[in-house]
Amino acid sequence: MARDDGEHEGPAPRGRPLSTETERAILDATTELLAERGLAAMTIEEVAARAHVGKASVYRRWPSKGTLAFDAFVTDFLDRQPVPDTGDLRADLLELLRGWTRVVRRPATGRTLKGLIAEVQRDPELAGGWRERFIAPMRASHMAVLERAIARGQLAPGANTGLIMDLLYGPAYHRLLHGHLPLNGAFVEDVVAAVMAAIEAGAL
Amino acid sequence: MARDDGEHEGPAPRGRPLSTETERAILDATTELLAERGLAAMTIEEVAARAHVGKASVYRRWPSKGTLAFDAFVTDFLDRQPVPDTGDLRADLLELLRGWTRVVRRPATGRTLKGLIAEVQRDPELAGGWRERFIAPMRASHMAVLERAIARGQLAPGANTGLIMDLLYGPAYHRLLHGHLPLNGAFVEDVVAAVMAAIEAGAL
Amino acid sequence: MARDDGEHEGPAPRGRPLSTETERAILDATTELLAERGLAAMTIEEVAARAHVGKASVYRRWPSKGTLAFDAFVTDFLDRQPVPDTGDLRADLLELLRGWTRVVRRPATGRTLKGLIAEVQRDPELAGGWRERFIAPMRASHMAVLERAIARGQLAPGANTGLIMDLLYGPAYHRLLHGHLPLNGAFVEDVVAAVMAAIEAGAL
Amino acid sequence: MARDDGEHEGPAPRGRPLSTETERAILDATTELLAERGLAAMTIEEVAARAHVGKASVYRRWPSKGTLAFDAFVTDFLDRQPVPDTGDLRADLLELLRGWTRVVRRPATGRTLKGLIAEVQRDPELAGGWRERFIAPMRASHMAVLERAIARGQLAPGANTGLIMDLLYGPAYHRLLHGHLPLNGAFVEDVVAAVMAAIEAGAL
DNA sequence: TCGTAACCGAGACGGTACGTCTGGTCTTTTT
DNA sequence: AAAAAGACCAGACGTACCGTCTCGGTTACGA
Repeated sequence: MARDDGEHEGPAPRGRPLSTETERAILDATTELLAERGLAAMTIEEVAARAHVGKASVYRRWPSKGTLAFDAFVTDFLDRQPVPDTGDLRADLLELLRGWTRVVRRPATGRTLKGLIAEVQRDPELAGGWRERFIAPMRASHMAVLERAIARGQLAPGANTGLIMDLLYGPAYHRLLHGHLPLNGAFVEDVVAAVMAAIEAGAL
Repeated sequence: MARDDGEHEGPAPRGRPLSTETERAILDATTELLAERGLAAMTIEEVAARAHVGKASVYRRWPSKGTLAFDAFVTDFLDRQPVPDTGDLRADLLELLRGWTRVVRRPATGRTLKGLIAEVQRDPELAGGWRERFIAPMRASHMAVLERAIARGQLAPGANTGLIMDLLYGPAYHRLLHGHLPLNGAFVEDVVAAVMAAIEAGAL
Repeated sequence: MARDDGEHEGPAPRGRPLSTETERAILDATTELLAERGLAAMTIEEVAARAHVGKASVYRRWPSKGTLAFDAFVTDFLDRQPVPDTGDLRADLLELLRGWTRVVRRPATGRTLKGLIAEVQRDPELAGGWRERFIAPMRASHMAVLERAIARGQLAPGANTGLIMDLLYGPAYHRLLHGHLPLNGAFVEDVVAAVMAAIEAGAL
Repeated sequence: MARDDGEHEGPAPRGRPLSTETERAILDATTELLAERGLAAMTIEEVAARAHVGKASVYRRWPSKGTLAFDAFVTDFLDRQPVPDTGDLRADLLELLRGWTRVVRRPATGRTLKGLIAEVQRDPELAGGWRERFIAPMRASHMAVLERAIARGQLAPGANTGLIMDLLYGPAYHRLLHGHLPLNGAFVEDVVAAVMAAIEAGAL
């Protein structure tokens, strides 16, 4: 989202390189503040002060509050997502959605995820990175699950995989953002049951 | 979100009453600015200037940008939602979701809805009003559709109606907010087909 | 300063007459607030609230904070000024200046007088009334003292009476406003001694 | 009034130092607006806009409108005051008072001086600075004149110098603030004549 | 080994919008 | 028609952050 991490050389990196210590301090301060107050109430001034760092050192690395919060949040979040491969589609889907709700039910994590989704709506610059570095990896990981199911013959080769994933995660994000109903175990099981029923009926 | 509109008298309304003209001017200016720039880029100063109104007259009625935008948006949006009663559940669900996507695909409306959902995540004060005055009326209207289906025998009396609605609208909000896939007619038909399949399989 | 108090009829007093009770309540509240916080920190809103009176009832009578404070202050102040007639110029001048300093040393009075002088500098509308209803009566009363001295032969008929009064009161207001030196009894005696010396030397 | 200008080092000036250009721009804009509208009608917003400067840059240096106006006014005003040394007390006093009236009769200067005196009455914070940085330097300069007169034997060593200065300037400020009589050449000569008469009679 | 480019923390810069306050006026109902 | 109450428009207040720039100083390359 922030740096390009181009791996093919570059022309020649003159001058003092960016300090990894400074970067760590900024990300740690961001994580703390995200947990303490949430993204909306966090300011870059406060991040810099907390990290004992100049504001310019933050802006040198991240162009906006959203990209910074994104970097502080996303690796950790993605690492916590399960990558199930039980040999059974229903079990895999259950594990996927259970893993997601487990992580998201932690107050700081759920709040930050909601805050980031909010920020993405407000900042078009952020939206591209969000799709590429959050939505896309999530979906890629999910697609692998579905492709294994196709390979096993549990899912038709022409199945509408995009929609299956939206039927699985859409209701979950819906409840996360609007809070009208709980994100509990029963919810997970019912969603998976419905999706599996639709798949088995050939509707997906 | 702002006023309680209690209709049983009150003790005696002393002093000059709030002017409905002023209120209209503020809401109209808000609607215009919401369409022109979106919620995030709209400022209360600009609303007041556009409405030829003092800032205090805005703050007297609405405590925050979110509540103001909410009031300017929500009545109109809810009025545009279909209230289908075709006698057939599948047809009703199709009309519900088609009506929603039709309204939400209008750029100004979609943008404002996304902005409001974002704002709700940032302002806990707003969240209660949002659930009560937006989410709840929407769901009540949807529930009526499902209850008619139960009365007709097209849906089991113990059906998980909350989940049915989340399976219908969850994927739609998901695509609206993340933009990873389109909100077109095929999407609507496929979602309804999947939900109907799950219902008919007894999974909901 | 505020009302014209025209004593020759007026055209015909239609409608409800201004309530003297209301006027008293406003003036009393003004006097209190003047003593509590000073003129600068007093607001018309606060006066109206304290007097249990609408703001319009204040503005109906007085066009500005200055005129209101003036009316609350000036009668009382002028009433407290001595009108000496001892038969001796020196003794009369001593009593004049002593009377003035005695009143002005009371903290609330001194503060209000300073505040009114300040207000007069800021509000040109007030300046005329100030000269006519405060400065002029004061000077008229002083002139009577000097004229009696002329009649007695203690002062030359062509004496520069305006300057004599400025030499008497100028230093006093100077110390009141700038606070660089005290307004005590020695000051009064020394000023009068100097002025009398100048008079006796024929310089005034 | 604003900065302490301590000249002995300080511990180490971290961060970007205050820009003298910005300070000049603010003071110049203040001087202009003081002349155009007077202190009471001047706003800090307008000063900032006129100086092409953020409001924070004004507030960083001066806590109030009064201190800002003071700094913009006082150096210039003091520089315009005469420092007479003719060898004759009467001539020195004449030059002092003539210089003061000459400067104060310029409309912008007189209005600003009146406005500042008014402001000093309204803002106790300002009063200390006013005495230290305006009243005290003026009086110090005047005292030098009187001390030279003492050294020359034109004034008794125990003369009440404070009172002499109040007799000279008190009437002048009195007429400036109340406008009841003019500040012309005759006034200056008459005041000096009276003060000299009192001195020569041994009354001061 | 030295020059220099880019970094560092600190904090001022020009801006914008905030939410509050007061001024003076206007609009209610009540007396 | 004047009363009390309080909303009206207007706009300055002082604060908080924004994202950029400047300061004195440091670090690590490459000439």
